[in-house]
Amino acid sequence: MSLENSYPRVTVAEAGRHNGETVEIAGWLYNLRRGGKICFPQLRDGTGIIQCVAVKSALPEDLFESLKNLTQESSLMIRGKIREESRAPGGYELDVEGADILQRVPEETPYPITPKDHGIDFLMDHRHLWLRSRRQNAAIRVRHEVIKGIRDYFDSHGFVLVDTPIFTPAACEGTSTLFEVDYFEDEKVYLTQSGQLYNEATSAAFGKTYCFGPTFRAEKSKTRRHLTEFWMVEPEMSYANLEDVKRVGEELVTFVVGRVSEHRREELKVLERDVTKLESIQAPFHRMSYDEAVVKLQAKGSEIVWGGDFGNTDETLLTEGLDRPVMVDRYPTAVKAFYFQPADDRPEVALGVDFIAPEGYGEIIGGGQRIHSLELLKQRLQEHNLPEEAFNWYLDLRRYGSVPHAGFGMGVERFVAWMCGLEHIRETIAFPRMLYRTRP
RNA sequence: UCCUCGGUAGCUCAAUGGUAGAGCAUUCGGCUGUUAACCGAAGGGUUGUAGGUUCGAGUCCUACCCGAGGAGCCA
Repeated sequence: MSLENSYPRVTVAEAGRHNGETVEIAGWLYNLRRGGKICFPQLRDGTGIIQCVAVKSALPEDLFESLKNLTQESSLMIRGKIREESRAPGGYELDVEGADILQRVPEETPYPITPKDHGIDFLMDHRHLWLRSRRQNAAIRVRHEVIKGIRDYFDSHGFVLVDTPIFTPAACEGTSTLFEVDYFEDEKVYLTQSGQLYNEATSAAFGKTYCFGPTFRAEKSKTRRHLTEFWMVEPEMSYANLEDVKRVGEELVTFVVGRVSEHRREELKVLERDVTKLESIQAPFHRMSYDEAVVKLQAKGSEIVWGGDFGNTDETLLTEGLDRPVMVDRYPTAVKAFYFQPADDRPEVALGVDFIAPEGYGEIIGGGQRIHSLELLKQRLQEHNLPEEAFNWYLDLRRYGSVPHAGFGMGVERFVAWMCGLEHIRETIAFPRMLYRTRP
């Protein structure tokens, strides 16, 4: 069957701009309501859904019958005139003049996802088809906008994209959460859990860099905020300190939120996201030290003591009643990774910062200033029982023109979940990988 | 890994220890403006698996499998 004909092909999203014109729309049958002599096929093409009208008296007998007997998600191209119509969902309707049915879904094997309710297990098993539904489509489009916004921000602020390896020979921060890859002959290799250490090398080569790719954590986490495989953007800046991280992180977040609320209004509407919640995310974000956070949490009844890390409930308590993220800085050195620069006046706290999103979405950014002293870094490696030999290249960065430098990581899926107001981050990626789910 | 909850028709769910049911989906019939269309009819079941208690188990007990929510850990 030829896909070429004399009708101009338009998408559903463009249909409103072709009011009164005869066009062709190619898509899949979303739903069908029928009467004896009239039927309403709703066509989905990935950009939207448009209702079509087929009237028996105006069409060849076989065409009307084949349209009337269409099954859900059958693929077809429909030709006809676009007309403004208040009764139609979407405001426009297409009067059918002709159609080519490419594949009719057989009734023996009907499309499994009906317009009625389904459970999450069933939907996740059919993720490859679930992506066709309106809400999933909207969430993935928001993800696209978030990624584009992130890249546009860094590209226009002097950062160079330098991607870091997925196969890495050593842990970045610890050894307990790594996936081992049994392939390379000479040494054990793991899937990356951060591009951090390599970013420190590339930022000394290019000034300011970022990497953007998948990361892997072999944690037995089973919550709505965790994926085994997730995407992270990690910028790194030479001649920069903790304050630069806070400033750039704040700019990045407000820029991307602005992009999403400006360009993805339709998708946010489908997701029933309260857009005013996004519009109130403006600089300056709230700022507090770890010390202050602990006092605040204790006042709210948390059992946290100075020196411990925050749990999920602590993070939610910290942003309770806030309309924008809170930046918590200067964590105890002991709970942070070995490479964090200690504060000059208080070596027991590290120059790190976490951005905690409101509405219970938790930590979306974590980062800080890195150690630039060769001696101190060597000492830290010893304290953490890390083999100096393996980090020799990393130590070189402190031997050859060492400067204060800083950076952070931002998790894409948590950010998207926050933008979309989703309960679970599994809907922010096309094919989520989780503890008990690796298919499809 | 631990705690809690769940698994019955293709899907979503009912069913005092006593004859396994409804809605949707599918098929057939009706309807020229439907909005998760509606009306009428039909087909559709090894109640997650294996044991046990009982005259009798979807229901009670034990083990296992699968999933969901949470904890810890993290982005």
